[in-house]
Amino acid sequence: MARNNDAAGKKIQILQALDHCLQEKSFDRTSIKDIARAAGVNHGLLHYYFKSKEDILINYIDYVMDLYKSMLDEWLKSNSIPGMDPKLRIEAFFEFMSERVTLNKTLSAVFIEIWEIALYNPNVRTKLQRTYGEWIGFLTNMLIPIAGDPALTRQIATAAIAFLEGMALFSILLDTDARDFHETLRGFGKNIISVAEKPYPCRDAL
Amino acid sequence: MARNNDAAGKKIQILQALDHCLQEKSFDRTSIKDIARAAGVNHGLLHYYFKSKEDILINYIDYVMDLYKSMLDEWLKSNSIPGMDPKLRIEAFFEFMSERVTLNKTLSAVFIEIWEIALYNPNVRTKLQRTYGEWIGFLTNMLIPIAGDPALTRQIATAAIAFLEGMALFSILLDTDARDFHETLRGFGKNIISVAEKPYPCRDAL
Amino acid sequence: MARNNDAAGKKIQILQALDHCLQEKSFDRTSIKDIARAAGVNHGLLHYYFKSKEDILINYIDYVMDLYKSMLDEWLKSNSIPGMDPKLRIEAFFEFMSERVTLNKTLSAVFIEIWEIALYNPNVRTKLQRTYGEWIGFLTNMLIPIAGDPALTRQIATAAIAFLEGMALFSILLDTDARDFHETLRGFGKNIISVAEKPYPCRDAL
Amino acid sequence: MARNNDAAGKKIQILQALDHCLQEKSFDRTSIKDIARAAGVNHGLLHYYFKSKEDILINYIDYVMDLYKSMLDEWLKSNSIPGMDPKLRIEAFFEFMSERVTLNKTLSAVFIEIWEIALYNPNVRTKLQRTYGEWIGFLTNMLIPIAGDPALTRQIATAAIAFLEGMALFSILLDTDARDFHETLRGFGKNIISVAEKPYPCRDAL
DNA sequence: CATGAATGAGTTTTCATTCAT
DNA sequence: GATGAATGAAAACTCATTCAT
Repeated sequence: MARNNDAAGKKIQILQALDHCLQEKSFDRTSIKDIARAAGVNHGLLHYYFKSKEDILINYIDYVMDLYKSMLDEWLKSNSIPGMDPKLRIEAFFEFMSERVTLNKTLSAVFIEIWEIALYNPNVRTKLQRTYGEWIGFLTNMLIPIAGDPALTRQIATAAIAFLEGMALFSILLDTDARDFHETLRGFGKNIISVAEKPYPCRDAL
Repeated sequence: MARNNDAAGKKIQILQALDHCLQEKSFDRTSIKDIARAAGVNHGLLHYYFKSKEDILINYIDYVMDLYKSMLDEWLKSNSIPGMDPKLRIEAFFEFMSERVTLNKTLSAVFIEIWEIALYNPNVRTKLQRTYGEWIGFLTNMLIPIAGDPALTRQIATAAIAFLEGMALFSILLDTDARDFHETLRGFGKNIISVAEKPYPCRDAL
Repeated sequence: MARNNDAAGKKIQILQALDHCLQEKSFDRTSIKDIARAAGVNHGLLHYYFKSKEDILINYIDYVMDLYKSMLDEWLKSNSIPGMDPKLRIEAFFEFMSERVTLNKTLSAVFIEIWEIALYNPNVRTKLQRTYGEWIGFLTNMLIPIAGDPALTRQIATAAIAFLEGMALFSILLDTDARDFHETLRGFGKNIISVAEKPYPCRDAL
Repeated sequence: MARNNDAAGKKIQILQALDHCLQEKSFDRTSIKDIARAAGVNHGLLHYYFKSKEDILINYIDYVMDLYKSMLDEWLKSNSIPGMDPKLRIEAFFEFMSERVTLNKTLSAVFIEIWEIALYNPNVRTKLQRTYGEWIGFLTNMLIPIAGDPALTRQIATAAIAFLEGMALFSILLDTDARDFHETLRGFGKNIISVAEKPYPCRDAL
């Protein structure tokens, strides 16, 4: 039998196996043997590569967060045209978010699972905080030239990401037509700019 | 503590015990004995009142959904003044939502747990769909006089509830100052009206 | 099926099952299921009565130590004739020790096992220290009227108990004729008195 | 550290590694990987040099017994002065035993472990019997010129070695001052001679 | 109704052993 | 001779569920 000498590759193979399992069962209801079966390896091997089931989870979450993060990087690379209109850039960002992240059902399902885990696991919660912090920070930076006030802009950015996560949730749990979600999200991309541009009347209203 | 002699009372006592347990551990990691201990009853009794642990969960989710629903009813009762300005009414509604629902941490934590369960349990998902459907429908009805187009209005209402759920999630998972969330949500209540009022330019933009 | 409502009795039943198992295998090689089988109960039940395998061991060792201790008490009861010649009393004590303790093969085998456990388990070591302390103290008290010096007497008593334990060990491990051990031990009982009586020449010799 | 290229050297390296491990954990709780780590070799290699974990144990016990035996030889070499007073020679022997064997804590701990293993493993028991037989035989031979009766002398020698093993046990398990053990053992060396010299009154007493 | 003893399936984890490289 | 990936048996432990009392 062929022996593996690519430890990193095997680890990813196992993490992807967990990813597949999570499409069917929660992490708690997924057994080590389930993951091993999905990975096509012996269950004892999982304890060779990872020190516990919890350790697999932690590595998996890092793996997913890195994926999530690399999506941001990917978008950044393809949108670093200098001198681009900030508004168009923000619009493009939301377009990307909708298509690749929020409405990515596989990813969204995994995130719902991770939210629940984070509820009771402080380490996981910290990981989520860092990830969301990056997205919020990134969006804040894009909005500041338009909006002005940094604190308020950060609030708007937080609200925008919260909205996207809420939409991700609903796109999984509700059986609304997927096109409706697309449409809503596209409309939202335009709107967020006008909200950011003239927050003053709103602000007066507060 | 007063002991309930009636079965219904005892059942609720058990469901509330689960509610307490869920503030500490996930449902899967909460054992029948944990729930029994929290309820102050013998664990064997849980199988007298419920046919399985799963059955307790289902009843619990109904209990929480009813609670959620009764919040809507409660608000309706205290806001059914005829001839009230629809805009003020909507604003009042969001005020209520923010304070009593979205930023109710205990409730929000439970909802995150339920979302995760719904991910893998169709029955629970159906329950969630019904509940969210009610909220969306209710908000849609309030917005229609202002917005006009029913389909678009429903989209806006869906987005609004999604946003609230996203904020509930963030209020639990992020360690942002709670006042920021309050402020954001208050600002949002004003904003949603203006969004609904002139959706046409947005629509044109789409 | 008859349900048990004598928890203490059931616990002892399990501890005795372990005792039987230890005649065949070491504690580490005795599984929870082995003990359960020997006790004629379901293996899950062992975790109902004891919180872990370690906990069974600790309770077992207490059980054995109590047994060992009750042997001392038993002898005390039948030998508390007032005004008895101290020398005869000491002789009688060693007679009892030889017959009932040192040459009790079942008990000695268990003690060898406990010695080994104590090697790596501080709790168990403390238990052994207490038990041996009692025997040494008891013997010291009997010897003091004869020997005089308390510190030296305690040394003699310690040496005497050490010797008995060494003999217990050899009676298990060597295949010497059992009668030889009896004879040696009987001779020893006489001798210890003369050793204690005139320790002074010995002492001078040191 | 110098690497041995010869198989015999490597084997000893592994056996010594086990020796180190046994200062911390019992044999059963010491894993092949623990031993390999302590030996600084790959765990797979242990199965090249030994056919099983059990085989390592057997070889280890031989190794320890040889060590124990070589102590006797070492003493013999340095005490084979012809015409030496037998009594002084016996005294010297006990002095050696106390210092190098009985109160050698590392060795004693290993012996307690081996006793326990011998309890359930006939092969190991046989090895112990041979080793103790040698010591008893050796001491018997030294005592015969003084004591006379061979059978009785062997009993005395057996008792003396049993006592030393009991003291070894107590020096490990009890927390008595080490100096007390030294003193007791030194006193014992003198005493054994007088016991052997005039066993007749004792004998009469039997 | 209430209790808690009893059951047995299922889970994570450890580990000696094998063997391709 | 080494290495370390891979295997599979066996272990301790958990727990929902049942049921005699």
